[in-house]
Amino acid sequence: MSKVGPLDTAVSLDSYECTIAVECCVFGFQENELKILLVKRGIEPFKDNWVIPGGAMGEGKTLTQSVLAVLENLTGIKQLNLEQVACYSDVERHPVKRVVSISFYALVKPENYPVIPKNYISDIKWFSINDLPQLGFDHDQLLEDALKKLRSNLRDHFVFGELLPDRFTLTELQDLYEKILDEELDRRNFRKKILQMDLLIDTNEKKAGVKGGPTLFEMKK
Amino acid sequence: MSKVGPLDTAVSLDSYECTIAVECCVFGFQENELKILLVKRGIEPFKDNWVIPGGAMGEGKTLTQSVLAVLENLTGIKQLNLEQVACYSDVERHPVKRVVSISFYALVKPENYPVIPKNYISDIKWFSINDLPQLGFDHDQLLEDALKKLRSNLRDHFVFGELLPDRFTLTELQDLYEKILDEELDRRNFRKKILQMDLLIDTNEKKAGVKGGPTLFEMKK
DNA sequence: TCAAAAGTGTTCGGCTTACACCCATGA
DNA sequence: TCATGGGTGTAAGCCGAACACTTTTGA
Repeated sequence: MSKVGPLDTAVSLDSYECTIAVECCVFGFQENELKILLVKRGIEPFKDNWVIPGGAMGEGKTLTQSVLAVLENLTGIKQLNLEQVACYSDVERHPVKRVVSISFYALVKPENYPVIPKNYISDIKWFSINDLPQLGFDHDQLLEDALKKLRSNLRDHFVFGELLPDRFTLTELQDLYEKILDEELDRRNFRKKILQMDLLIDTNEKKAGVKGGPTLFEMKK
Repeated sequence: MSKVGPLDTAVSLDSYECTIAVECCVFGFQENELKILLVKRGIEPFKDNWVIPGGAMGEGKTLTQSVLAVLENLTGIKQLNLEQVACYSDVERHPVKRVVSISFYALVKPENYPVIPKNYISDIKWFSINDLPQLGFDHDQLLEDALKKLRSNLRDHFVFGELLPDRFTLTELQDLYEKILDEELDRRNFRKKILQMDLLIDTNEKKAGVKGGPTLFEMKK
């Protein structure tokens, strides 16, 4: 099928070139819901479909830098934690041309909201993870894989303060975990586990406006 | 730096194109050692350096199909388990042109040996994981990441019969685990754990020529 | 018959799970 | 003052780690 045998190209790499795209599932936590930032396409193909934000890899940029550029454009966020999820290379995944996508996910704090739709994007919106539209391209799959990776990372490492304000209560953190993992956690066991990880600092202040007067914590360092 | 803003290209994808390569760390288990298959480059750049086998993504092929084509060429193996490891996109990682690599690893049974070096490869050889040459390009990094992923998968899923002959003893399996993880395991605990996973079948036959008369097992299904 | 490897069970400690009451605060 | 949510400890079960002797076989 390919014109040049793989072993030739293993070394000379003079085969055909191909567009590389990056896509990034941006997760946020608002109104006690896990949300994801989606954009609506203003042009064909998949005009008026919601998709995961992304763009082509820039000529002088690494994949990570390309994702950061996309997100800075969309949300003004300049620095965030990116995690590579997977590559997608089906020949027919883009109806017009061959595109290989590398997907990432990012976690953002709710303080940083996305701004106005620009360029070929007609709308941009946070969607609850429980109430998603059908996505264009193979983005349903990308989202599913990103969510799976997020959950797996959550179980391994624990503590995902990136999704919360700088100071938060343990109940807020637990709510976040429950929404991401989609299961209920025991309050006492959760607090024990989180605190014995020794990654949070007790600020000795209480959150006002909430019954019970919960303590505010922040991430170490 | 890039000519087109990421948001434009998010949709139109009319930016510059780039070569995509696949690289595959092929792990084998021989002479009670974890080994990896390396090839020596016959041309510049990195002429006479050992590298991880790979090649360009084929025009009509997915990444996985491209890896399989590379490996079939090298070893005659047609079917095997591939695992995506990561993408590498540093702008300078290939001295001549921009190349983005997607790395994989594969596990092969020792029955299937690689054949003759072809095309621009001047040599091909199994190396013990404990006695590796310095690799060309950024392949030291690729190998390190692949090994890390292999170990992590081993701890999660357990049972990696792909690296052994169809029928094997529990001691052989344990040796494999110890070599991959680079740590010693308790024989009784290992056997308990493996057997209670209920993935192996007792063939009721014993391996000849070994003291103690160990039982041969095979993978279920 | 002897040396080498296979095969087997039990105990202990730590981690996870389940579970209920009192306290602080806002309304 | 009352309703809501915050904060806390203990017991039981499960899993992983440590550990030694007997059986089988090849030499």
